[in-house]
Amino acid sequence: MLNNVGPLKEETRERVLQAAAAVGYVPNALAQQFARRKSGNIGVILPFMPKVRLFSTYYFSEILSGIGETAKRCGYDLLLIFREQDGARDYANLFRTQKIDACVVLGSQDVPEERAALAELKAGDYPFCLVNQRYDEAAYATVDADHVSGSMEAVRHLLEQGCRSIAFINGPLQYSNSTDRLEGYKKALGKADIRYDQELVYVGNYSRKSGYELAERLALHIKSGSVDAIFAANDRMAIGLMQGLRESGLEAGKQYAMVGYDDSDGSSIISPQLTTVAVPFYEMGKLAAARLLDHTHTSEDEDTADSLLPVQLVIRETSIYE
Amino acid sequence: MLNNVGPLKEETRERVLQAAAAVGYVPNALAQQFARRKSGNIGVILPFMPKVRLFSTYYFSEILSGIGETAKRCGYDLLLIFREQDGARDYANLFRTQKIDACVVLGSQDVPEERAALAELKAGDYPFCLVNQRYDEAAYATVDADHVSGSMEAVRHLLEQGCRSIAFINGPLQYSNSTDRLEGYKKALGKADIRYDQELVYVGNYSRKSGYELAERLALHIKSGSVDAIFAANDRMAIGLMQGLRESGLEAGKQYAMVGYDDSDGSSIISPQLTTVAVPFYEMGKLAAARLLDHTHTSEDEDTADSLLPVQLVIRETSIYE
DNA sequence: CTGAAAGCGCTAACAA
DNA sequence: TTGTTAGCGCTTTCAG
Repeated sequence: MLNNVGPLKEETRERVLQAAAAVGYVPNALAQQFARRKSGNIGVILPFMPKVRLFSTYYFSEILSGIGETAKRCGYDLLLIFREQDGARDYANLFRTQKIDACVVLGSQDVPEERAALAELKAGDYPFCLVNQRYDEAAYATVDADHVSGSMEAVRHLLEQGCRSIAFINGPLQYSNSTDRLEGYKKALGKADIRYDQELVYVGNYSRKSGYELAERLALHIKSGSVDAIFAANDRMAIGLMQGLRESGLEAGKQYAMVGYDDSDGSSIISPQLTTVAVPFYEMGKLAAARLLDHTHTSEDEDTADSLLPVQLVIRETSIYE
Repeated sequence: MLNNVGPLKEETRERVLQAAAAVGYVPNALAQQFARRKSGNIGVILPFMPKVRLFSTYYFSEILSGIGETAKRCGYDLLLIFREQDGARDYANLFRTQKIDACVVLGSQDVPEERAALAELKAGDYPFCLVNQRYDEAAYATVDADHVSGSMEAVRHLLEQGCRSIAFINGPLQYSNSTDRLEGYKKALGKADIRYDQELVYVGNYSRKSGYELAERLALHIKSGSVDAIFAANDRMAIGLMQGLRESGLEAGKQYAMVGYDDSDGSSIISPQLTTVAVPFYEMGKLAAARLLDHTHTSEDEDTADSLLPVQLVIRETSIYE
């Protein structure tokens, strides 16, 4: 009755509204949700982050804010779901219990349990959207950034600086993120007619420490001339690596060139400032939520399509030889 | 019935449970919440953060994770409330509509509207807990860190390095955080029989930019010898300031000493590495939620008491003269 | 100790 | 168009 169902006399409506205000009436959200069979919540599934944070907190808070913005706009609340370590990924149950009406999954990985959990969501026809992870065969709604192009740009830039032996520090391959970057790396090399050399590819875990630990090996290669530039799959690894390399007397922008990825806060804090690839995390969060909640202009076929947002190379100091 | 109310035969219980599993029954959370008149949600009120983020995202994600941990332990879900800019701070309504059972307020400020909103919560006897902000007269449940001691330590350390004219870059005074730091600054000075000089106190807004913008003025003072050290109320301002000072040819650890606050990621990324004060954000989040949810060992008088967690000075390079 | 039944406060379908 | 009423799926109370 207090909802505007069906047109009713202006006067009546107003009187009711006034009366309600006078008595201090507020609708009970619990009862509403129950009667409507809708929680009004959009769930955000967060990856388990132990001491070593998989995602820079920059990434995390930007995406969350983006989701928050659309959620608010659409009258939804945001329910945070912290995934546990051992990872009982029973996403579907969140829907069965009606805790959430839709959800966006952050930091999902390409591992069997995750595939199963997502397939179950799909099978149950529960609305969900992935951010920053794609599964090639499966057509899930996804919002991602164009990391293939981003990596190509990064490597092309390095090539333009005259670098010829570009090492690539990637993250774990269960993230499509990582495979995308590898693809971009290869493509850029191919275009420049440079042979892809597996020996030049290293893999860390996106943490600063993992970058740091690679320094010793890389230092040798740089000094021997077998590496003249490094492309790191994220800023944290790039920064750790630069720190380690410095301990060997090697400076980015001098003995080697470096490009990172993410354009996180750290990249402009350090010196020399890190050349990196900016990713529109906030926009990605906004878009992911909109795909779920914004039923105003959802052409059906858009539902399972990828949204690939553009990234941008930000040239600073580490990739420019003095 | 499916809840374990009253002892019942083991056998019966088991049979029921099995039957339930067989049919694939899952309790409807909405109905439960409605019947119990409890949403099972703990709200987290987040400050509005425009482009210039008031809180380092480090702060943000740490506290949130802490809250998440206890929430999960106590079987609660976490509902995120993004405060709007103009700030309709109708916290009490979240309780009236039953969206949340309790809430923790982050980044609350000492301004009239906020005081009113909190007073209303208190009046309605709704359980809430502040993090990182105290109101002197009002006895609200609060979890904070001991910033008075932290600042004293920081300044004392600077004094021990032989510094005598210590500038202080503070944040806005509507945060008890800021006034605490000022108090610590003054106290440390007093103990060393150094006169408190208002001229040495600057105020930024906790952003890197605001630190950077202070550089020009500080550079003059450092060069003239009227300032030999700087204590900044957070790392971001310290880092911005160091960047600005560098442009004037001034290096921390050489021409001046610098101490920051927070021990954020940035502090160990930059070089020279920043001496700073570590704050247990994660623990604070955990504790705040526990105060609200953990009714196992809540002595009544504890409900409105402050919890002041210890902080720790982390000495790195910027405060040590070479 | 177990089973039946009365709500919880709203929405939605339906009758007037 | 408006008012009425039957649920929504659980909890809880109260007889049995």
